[in-house]
Amino acid sequence: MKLSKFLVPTLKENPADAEVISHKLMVRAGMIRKLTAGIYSYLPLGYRSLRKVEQICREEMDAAGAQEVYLPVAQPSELWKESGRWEIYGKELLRFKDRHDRECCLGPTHEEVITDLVRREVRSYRDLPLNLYQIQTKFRDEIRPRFGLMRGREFIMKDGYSFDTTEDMAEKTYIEMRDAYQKIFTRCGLEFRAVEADSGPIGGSFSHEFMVLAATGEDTIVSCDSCDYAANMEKAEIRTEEFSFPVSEGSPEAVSTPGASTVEEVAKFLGLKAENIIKTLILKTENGAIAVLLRGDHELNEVKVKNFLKVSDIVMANADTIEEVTGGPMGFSGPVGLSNIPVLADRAIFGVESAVVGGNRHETHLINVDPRRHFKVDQSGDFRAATAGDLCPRCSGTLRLSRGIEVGHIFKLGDKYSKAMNASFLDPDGKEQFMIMGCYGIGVSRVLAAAIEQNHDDDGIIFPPPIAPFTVMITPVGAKSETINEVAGRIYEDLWSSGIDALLDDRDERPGVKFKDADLLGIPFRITIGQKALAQGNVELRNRRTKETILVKPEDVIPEVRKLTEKWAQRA
RNA sequence: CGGGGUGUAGCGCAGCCUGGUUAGCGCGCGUGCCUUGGGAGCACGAGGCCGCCGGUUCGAAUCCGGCCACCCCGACCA
Repeated sequence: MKLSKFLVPTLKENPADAEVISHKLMVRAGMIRKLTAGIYSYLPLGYRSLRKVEQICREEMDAAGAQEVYLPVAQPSELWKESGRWEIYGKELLRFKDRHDRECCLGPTHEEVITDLVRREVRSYRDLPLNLYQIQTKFRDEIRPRFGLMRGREFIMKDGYSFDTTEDMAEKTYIEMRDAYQKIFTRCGLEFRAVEADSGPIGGSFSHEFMVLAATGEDTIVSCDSCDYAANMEKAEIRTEEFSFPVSEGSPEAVSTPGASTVEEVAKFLGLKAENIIKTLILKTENGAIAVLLRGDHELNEVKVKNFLKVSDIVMANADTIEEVTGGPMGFSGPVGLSNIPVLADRAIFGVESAVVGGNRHETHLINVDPRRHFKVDQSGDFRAATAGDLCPRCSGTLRLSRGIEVGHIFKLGDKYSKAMNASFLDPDGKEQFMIMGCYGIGVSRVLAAAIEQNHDDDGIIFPPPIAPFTVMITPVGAKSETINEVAGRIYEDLWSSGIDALLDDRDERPGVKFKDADLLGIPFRITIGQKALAQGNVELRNRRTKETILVKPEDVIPEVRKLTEKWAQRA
């Protein structure tokens, strides 16, 4: 490809509406342009890169035994009503009516369509297992799209769905997909972690998120500093230490705490730390109110409570409910004497010696409370959000928090959709069974953004070679020289004929302009052809990442580029 | 959906408060000269429904009202 004929509108200045680096650089490098909020056009350069990511997904999915399909974007409401998601999905599902007034939607994901397809075509265990995937535009009407391609409303996704005959087989498929994902993201040159994610009532480690490590990530990852345990915030377990301290002699004593109801206020008023307080949260579930006790400096992890109680809804109780169950006003709830609702305790509260708790009376707290003696706990467990420094659930290490961008998510669905939509088969005994499903997503366009987020410097993008729009940039400088242009043209032809994609900067520009653009575009290797080196019969080969330049003979360019690519693959 | 902000040339912005001649700057773009190893220089030039609609006024980019779009914070959403 020759740059003079290629639509690559680079910009010197950052676009005013971009906040994160990947968004700024993709716009500046002429890869994407915004059409409207959260919706982007891919220009030739951006699309080339995107297609490389797609191709890596394809190759690894195919290698893992999946088959590519292409499913409709416009979908009838009937299917969504069948699965129950027409009501549940909310405004993110873009709905519209066709000319016959039939309700439709744009597919934000394709469980319904694929399940419908498979239930029609597959009747026997002989046709299973089946693993189908597609690479396609998805539409989710995000309330607040942001960060360019990172959270768009329209985005490209690789989504796959597997159908197995048994739980064991489905588990095997899940592991194969997890391995395929490891290969995909490794090939894309990403630094990532597969983290355990909450899998709801199904239980077990049957959901993993693939997170690209980046400070600008929207998600928090919890990981161990000494073993390979990693989980997202919702899922992250905490090992509780054993507490032992002498049983106190004293008994609870009421103190007046005027105007102090939050943990910070109470701590300040009494001259204590937040961790000396046990806070009592009154929550409402579909099965009634409960109390959850947490150490003052800890935060509730709703998902843990939901899973523990096997409920689907949890909200903070309002003042009326609190008054009803505790007899006291909001802000002063405590566990002492609380008897008409279940009391859950996060295990960490048993490490609070001589605790402060709410008094269930206006502006009153109790001090000198021993959590082992002075109130009744129905069940204890892990109900709080992990914090940096907590103990790893798997080893003796400690947990740390970091930021990540979710680029992939795999999930064992079980029979949720096959049951709702009656996707069944006959087993060898002629008995009807529901298929066991799994789903596997990769945000293809987000991978591109995440890769740039992770690979850039002050001058621009530094593409990992496998997803770079081109592998080599050829930059002739000194346009008046016929020899230079001739050598450049020959290297260009040679590279293409040996299967290396090269972009030739044949524009009539000054060297500075060419170098700046080359750095901005982030093509991994640049061959500079100029007077000085050429006089010795050499061209320069520069590594965008290391900025190292070596002199090579024009005929050695191909092996040298291969060597550099090789070297890159080994360190990745 | 609530709060805040912005909308002026392809991009980035000034002008608006305090209404008034031909609406300006940088980058980019076109032509010519010159220059050619890190976004050169000079000269000439093209390019604007000042977001849209309405109002006030002799006169509106500027003041007032409504609408739209975009951005940020939050809530929402899984």
